[in-house]
Amino acid sequence: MNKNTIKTKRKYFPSEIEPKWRQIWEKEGINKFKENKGSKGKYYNLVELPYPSGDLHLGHWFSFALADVHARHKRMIGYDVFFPNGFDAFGLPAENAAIKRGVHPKDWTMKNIENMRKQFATMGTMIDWDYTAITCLPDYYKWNQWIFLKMFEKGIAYRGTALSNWCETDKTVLANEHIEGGKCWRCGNEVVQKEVEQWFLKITNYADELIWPQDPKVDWPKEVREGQNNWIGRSEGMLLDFEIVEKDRQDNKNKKSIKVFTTRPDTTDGATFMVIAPEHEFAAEIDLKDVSEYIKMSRKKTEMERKEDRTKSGIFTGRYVVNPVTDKQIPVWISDYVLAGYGTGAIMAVPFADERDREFAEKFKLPIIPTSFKSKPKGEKKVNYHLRDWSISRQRYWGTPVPIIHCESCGLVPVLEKDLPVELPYNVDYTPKGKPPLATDEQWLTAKCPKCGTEGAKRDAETLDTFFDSAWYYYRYVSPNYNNGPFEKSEVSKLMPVDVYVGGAEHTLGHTLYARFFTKFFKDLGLVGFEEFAKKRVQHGVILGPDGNRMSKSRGNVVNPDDVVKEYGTDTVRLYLSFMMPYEATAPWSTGAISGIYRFLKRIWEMSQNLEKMDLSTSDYNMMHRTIKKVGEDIDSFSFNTAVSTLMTWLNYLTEKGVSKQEFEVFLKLIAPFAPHFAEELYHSVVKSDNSVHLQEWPSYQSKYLTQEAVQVVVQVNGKLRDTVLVYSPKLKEQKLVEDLVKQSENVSKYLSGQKIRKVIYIEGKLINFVI
RNA sequence: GCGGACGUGGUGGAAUGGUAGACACGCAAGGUUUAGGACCUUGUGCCCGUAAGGGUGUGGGGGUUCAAAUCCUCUCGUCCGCACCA
Repeated sequence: MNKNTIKTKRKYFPSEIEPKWRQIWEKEGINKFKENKGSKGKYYNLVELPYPSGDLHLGHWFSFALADVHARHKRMIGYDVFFPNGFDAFGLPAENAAIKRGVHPKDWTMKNIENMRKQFATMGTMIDWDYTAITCLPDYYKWNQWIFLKMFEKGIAYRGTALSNWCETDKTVLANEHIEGGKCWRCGNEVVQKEVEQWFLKITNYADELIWPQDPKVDWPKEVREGQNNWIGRSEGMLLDFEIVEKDRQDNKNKKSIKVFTTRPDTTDGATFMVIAPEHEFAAEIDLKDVSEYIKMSRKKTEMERKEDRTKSGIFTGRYVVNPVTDKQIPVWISDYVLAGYGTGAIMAVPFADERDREFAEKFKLPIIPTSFKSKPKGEKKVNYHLRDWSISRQRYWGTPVPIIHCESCGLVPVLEKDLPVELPYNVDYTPKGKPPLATDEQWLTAKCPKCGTEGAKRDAETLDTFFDSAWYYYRYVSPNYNNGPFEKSEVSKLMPVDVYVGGAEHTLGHTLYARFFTKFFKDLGLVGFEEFAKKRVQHGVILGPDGNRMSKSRGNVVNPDDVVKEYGTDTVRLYLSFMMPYEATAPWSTGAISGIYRFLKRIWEMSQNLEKMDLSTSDYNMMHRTIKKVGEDIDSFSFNTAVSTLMTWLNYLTEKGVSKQEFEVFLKLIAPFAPHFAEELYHSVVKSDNSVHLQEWPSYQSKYLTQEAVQVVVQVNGKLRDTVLVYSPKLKEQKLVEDLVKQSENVSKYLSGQKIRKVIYIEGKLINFVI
């Protein structure tokens, strides 16, 4: 080869080929989902829908680009891959941006969606955007309201109260993360714990159904199943009555008792005192200054602070109850380590058997007496759950309006189905005003009662938790324009359940549990015919900033994928994300190793211009077929990093021995899911095909090429490696032959000479171990 | 506190009972006039040795096994979630 030919060679410039191919794919519609293309049926490839924060970040790339690798491989092996995407477009950030910058939440959100759609294009995925859902549009949230009303009708959605973080100034409930040092993040005033009336979903009705069986029919990670089961926290026990000893014993008519829930009724004889939560109704009856001060103090602590506080605090109420087993009077204490929201908010303390009770008894010098573990108190059997009903009320603007009208004479009246959606008004003052933003719009707020026709009834001014929106969006994807229900049943029965659901581990206890709950509710309505919405769940890790911390604007450690793409191209970034770490891992981003991937692509590019005419040897075929098998299996199991390293190993082999067109074509097909533009470009120039590489069949491997002619057998003496001996495969079946063969090795014989061999362990084709 | 996960070279990681460190980054030495992010060769856990080779080694202790990064047990450490962030 002379210098002239070198000069005419084309070099690899991602920026020249990537936009070109995306345009061609778009024009030819190769990523449009149409049924009955493949021979293996449908494959619903789902990724958690993104929040439109404004920019795609590396986390989105990690989710979507790698799920796309998986999807593309599925398509090549013959599935009709359904890969939609949408936006989880309601939520607080839009409202914050609006307050801070004076942009309307809707405008802010829709602009972000537009921008992110453009950024998504540069990722080179096969997402078909004809199937989508944007949760803040009336077309979508109409069905939120419809589902809510079905739940209301069935008693699943109800008004209740729960202890919540409450800001008295803004008249709003706050998330734990919106409390900074006990103060409201917006107004800076003190946050208190308060019983707040709000909408709930009775997810506890489904608690037993949501518990994962030992051996589930679907493939969800064990940590998710265990995590959810622990979260549901079913425990069987008893409700026991402890009679209150009245100060004035004459008043026996109104004898009252305090109920406790216990999982260990057999230890009741060891209960030497009772502890109730500061919010317990009995605590309010105590007219002691110290007690009311203690209650006031604990109202300032969040639930988390209470759980974390290791130095137990508490105060004696001055009152007693009767232990139903021993008949003895035991004192009643108040302490905030007892939570009002769990059980009955009161516990019988058995310091002999329970560590927390013991700490408390020791601190306050309360008696500790042994329990016989044989008590059989009278009481009602009761199953208690750690899982609480799901609070879905938000005193916010940017969400789905609750489709309920409060009528003075009829109470809570559902909006008629024909009047849905209850549209979110555009011009509303959403700055904090001490009432829900929607309540400031008198005209919107006032409505006619659908039941009695009274004018002047009020609409519910709260909006739904955005987790409500995201609990069922993947149903909407299958028929996004359907007008007669949340989704078209026939389409759902064709495409659901989801085949793989890719997302983050942070959704273990929230979103994925809610989605399962909705599916079970839909099943009860007769809308779907399956128990679980996703056959498989894959949870990926987090890419941290280069400094090892979570990426955040305030830390200034955000890596913008657009910049990396500009520098190296989409294909390099996709391959690097595949290669840098296992999909489940959490690790910092580092730019160092990315050049290795870029070099890898350049070497393949160079190789495409040096294809040789050659016959392939058996070991060439071994290498090729083993690579086909391993890469396919690894992509299927989301082990992208080892799939890429397998390709690198084959490339190293081919570089050394020279590459044929046949091998190279296979190589391109194997790398196509990772580097779609790159593979397409070379496929067209080398194979001279007009068809897309992405619509080609994935190469199949032949098992005859997976076994080699000769195998390295590891020889150990007493478990220590002494040599490896090459043995021809036909001989491997005969242990005696292998034994004799390896004994000839000098390295082995020097350890065996003069020794008595007590035992020989032979693992066919792998290892032989002499025990002496 | 409760629940879950994890701990392997200078770095990311591979190996799920059978050759620890694949693959890659980095580093070192050598080669090569080397502009489209250069490339090629060799080496690279640690210790002894010119080498052959030997010893040692997967947070730490103990155990099971012919054989342990992998299984069991104790211990130390790190990370994540805990209900209104999405």
